[in-house]
Amino acid sequence: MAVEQTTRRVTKRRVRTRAKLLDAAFAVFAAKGFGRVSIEEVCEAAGYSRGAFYSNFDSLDELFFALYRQRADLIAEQVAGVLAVDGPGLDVPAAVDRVTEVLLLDRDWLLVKTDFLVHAARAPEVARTLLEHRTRLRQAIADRLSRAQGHTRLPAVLGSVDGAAHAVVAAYDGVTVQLLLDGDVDRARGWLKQLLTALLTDGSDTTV
Amino acid sequence: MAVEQTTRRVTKRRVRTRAKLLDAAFAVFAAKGFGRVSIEEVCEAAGYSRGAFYSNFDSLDELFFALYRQRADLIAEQVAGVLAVDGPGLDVPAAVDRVTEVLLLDRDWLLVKTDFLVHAARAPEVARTLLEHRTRLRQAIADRLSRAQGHTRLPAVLGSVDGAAHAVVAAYDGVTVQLLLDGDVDRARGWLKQLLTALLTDGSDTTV
DNA sequence: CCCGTTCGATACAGAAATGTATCCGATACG
DNA sequence: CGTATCGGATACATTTCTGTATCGAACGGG
Repeated sequence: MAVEQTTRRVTKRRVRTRAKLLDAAFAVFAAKGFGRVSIEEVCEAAGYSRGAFYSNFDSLDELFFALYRQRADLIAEQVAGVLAVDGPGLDVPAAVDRVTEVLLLDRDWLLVKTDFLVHAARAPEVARTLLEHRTRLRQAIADRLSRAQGHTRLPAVLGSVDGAAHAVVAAYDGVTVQLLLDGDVDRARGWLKQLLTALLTDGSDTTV
Repeated sequence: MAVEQTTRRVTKRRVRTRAKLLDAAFAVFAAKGFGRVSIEEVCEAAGYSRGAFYSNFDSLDELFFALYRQRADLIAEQVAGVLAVDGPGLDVPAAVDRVTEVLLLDRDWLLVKTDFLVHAARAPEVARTLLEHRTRLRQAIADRLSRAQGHTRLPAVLGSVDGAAHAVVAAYDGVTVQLLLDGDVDRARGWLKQLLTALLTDGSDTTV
């Protein structure tokens, strides 16, 4: 962390600049990619000097990490919220629709998220954090699916409910890749729905 | 291209250094990530000076592109070969096993490939090339699947054979992400097999 | 074996990015 | 409202990277 100290008078101004730096970083990272962005560029986009940056962060890596946490937590909340709307019974197609909407909302986020993935893939420490995030996401999905057992039968091939949750995440990641390349959000949503439906139903109770 | 000229006497030495530069680049990119590698580093790893580099490439981007083409073509050939071994009938689980083996062979390649993906995602020109590659891959899979029709029934949810091919690629990409994070190749293979089986069979003719 | 061509090494100049040290205006608190 | 602390700007030193120009050695055709 920047400026280690036991007690610190944190000003309103400080949190504001920090937030602005994070926002600017998101935009710049999305546009050029983490690997091609300099500290200077982020500061310029945010309207601050490099002094402000070094006062808030120790390195671009640290900022990137903070940025990821912020946004990922946001998405996670949204997903949890969307999955919680209906009762104990689960209408699979409907839930799939809503989740798909949230997950494939913003291409810029997917770009930054993927940048972070390749970054984490080479930094075990960072990878652990990201894996935990994914585990939490899978948990939420698994919980939802298990509450729906009895209403909708899952295909046996996937094994447990947990296997199904894994499959959902994999489908999401897979569709993300295609979306990153062709930029067609609507098509990506359609495919993701199709995939999830194929994975989460045993073919007898499907309406597509 | 470096050194534009109509006719050019290409020396053995030249192709050798070019190849060595590409190999070194692969290793360095895999280790540190495209965004964090300098021309100097590649040259050092290859045992050449920067003079050699500029004589063969105009930029790191160009080298990266060449590197990707080289390796991607290699993998594509391997996949095609593996899919061609058996006759017109297709034993889905067996084919899935063999393809899985080839696709998830080398984590380093997945790292570089993903780097290339994020690079392409921001360069439409490059993205087009990558999309063509993927289309060819899907074609190969779709061909194979359609030849197997009648032996193995595909789930209706995926729509056409082409839909199924899309699903296969998505599953591959999805599992890749998880593998990049946890580094467990064997587990990734297992999951990919499971996923592909779930996607490519309608649940009645499965043995898992 | 010889000579023109090509290849890659070396040296250099310029640009870009980083990190630090210092200073002044802003801010919170009594 | 005064004052001690905080936050960010500015200036600077340093490193790192890039690109080019030049030169000697390796190569291959004749």
